[in-house]
Amino acid sequence: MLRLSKFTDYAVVVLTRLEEAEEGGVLTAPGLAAATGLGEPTVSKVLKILSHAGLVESRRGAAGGYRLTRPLSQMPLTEVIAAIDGPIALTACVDNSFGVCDAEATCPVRGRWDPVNDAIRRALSGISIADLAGAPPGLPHAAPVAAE
Amino acid sequence: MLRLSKFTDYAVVVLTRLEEAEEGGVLTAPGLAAATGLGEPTVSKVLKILSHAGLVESRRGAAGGYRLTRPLSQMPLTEVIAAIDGPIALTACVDNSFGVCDAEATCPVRGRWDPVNDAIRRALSGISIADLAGAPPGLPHAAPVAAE
DNA sequence: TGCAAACCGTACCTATGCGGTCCTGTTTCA
DNA sequence: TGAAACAGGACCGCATAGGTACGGTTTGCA
Repeated sequence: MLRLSKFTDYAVVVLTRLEEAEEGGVLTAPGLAAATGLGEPTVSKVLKILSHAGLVESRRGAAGGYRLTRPLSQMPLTEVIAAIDGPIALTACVDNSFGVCDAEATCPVRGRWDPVNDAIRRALSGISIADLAGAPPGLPHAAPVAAE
Repeated sequence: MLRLSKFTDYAVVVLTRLEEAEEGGVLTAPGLAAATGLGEPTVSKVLKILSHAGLVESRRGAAGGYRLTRPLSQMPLTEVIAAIDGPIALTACVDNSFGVCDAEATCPVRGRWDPVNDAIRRALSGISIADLAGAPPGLPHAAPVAAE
């Protein structure tokens, strides 16, 4: 079905919330869980991944929390997907894998998915989280990608 | 990881084989299995799906088999993906689904994945199976992935 | 007319991986 | 010193993909 994981969706939700409350302060994982309606452990897990990827900054301690490192408009969707779901590739055959495919010898499409993956990456590279989060209240950016 | 099912990969392999042997004749599922190195039941399953989707024609009986309905150059990848994996959509939230998301009320990205899906569809719409199958017979695509 | 080959449809089983939770540290502030 | 929050694992259950098997129907050929 060509789906990506729910966590990617969660990440977008969480990141959006983080930007909304970006007043120089931080938001806690429990706070974000309450705000988004997601489970606390789940939100925490997402934030950890995003923190590793450098998309959010964490601050430990009693007054700790999370903060965006970049505005969402400068955060490409590909980075979030790569952080959560791993490298963007449609098939396992793509990344240099040998021996995993039993039809290796006779398979006529080995490595042929590359242009497809490239096309996908190009299509996604132009989309930022801000495009997904929609306009900050007041800013209507009418159909940025819908055109064409 | 944004992957699509193995069956889509198999479908491309099988379709490619079908075009190679397209001499007005048909290829049987067992024959295709032997030619591709895949399991007979698996190949059979793929062919059934492709048959339902109208990508291949089946002929029953002793001299039966499968045949392409269109040259691969006129067979967009999106049709194969749609046939095997279902409609191209990254998340369940996209198609008008209500009640499936527990964070529905507070989720700020509901329906926002649409531009992403559109971008993916556009990126894939220009690719045909022939583009994946690559060279017409005679062109040795020796170890296309061996590099790296 | 009977047999064999091949497609058709469905149901079933197994394994992988996602989604979700929990627990034990470590850090920081009041 | 205690409480709050992040860090980083391990762990478990469930859904779904991937693969298999079986009974039935169609068709060509001896």
